[in-house]
Amino acid sequence: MNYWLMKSEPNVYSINDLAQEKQTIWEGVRNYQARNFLRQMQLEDLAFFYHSHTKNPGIVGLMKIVKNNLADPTQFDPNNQYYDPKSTSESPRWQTVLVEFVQIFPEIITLSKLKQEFSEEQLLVIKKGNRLSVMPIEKKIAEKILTF
DNA sequence: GCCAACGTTGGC
DNA sequence: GCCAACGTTGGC
Repeated sequence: MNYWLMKSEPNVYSINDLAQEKQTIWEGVRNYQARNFLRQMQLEDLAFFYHSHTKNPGIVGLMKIVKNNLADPTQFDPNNQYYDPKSTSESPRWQTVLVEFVQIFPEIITLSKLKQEFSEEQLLVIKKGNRLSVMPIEKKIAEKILTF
């Protein structure tokens, strides 16, 4: 079982939206490094939900991968902002996962708290200038975060 | 809202 | 293949 961190801007899609919907397809990732991580995700993997580009960024909850290796449907929709005319249904360029809500943490684990607890090598998300929206988290680090 | 940092694009 | 120009991300 692997652990991941996935970013979303809460004014676009927040942990509360996921708590209501219960499941969502993680659409719109158009960065190859992030996509490669999405491709590696396995059923039952856990992912931390991170709120970015907001007043109080940090980890706000937990979700579970319930379907992996899905073609991102938005790549085929010409009216969608994530439409990719170079992608075909025979060989989709962008894969993603279906995630399921697990929990909202009682308190946000803020970026500044994460910076206090971990080094940049231990936790990529705290590295300045990091723009990756999907990244792996080492098991030991993830288990420590779960105790906060 | 600002702007540093980064990824992508495209001319050469 | 290099790299300047550009667009986007995301902390502050």
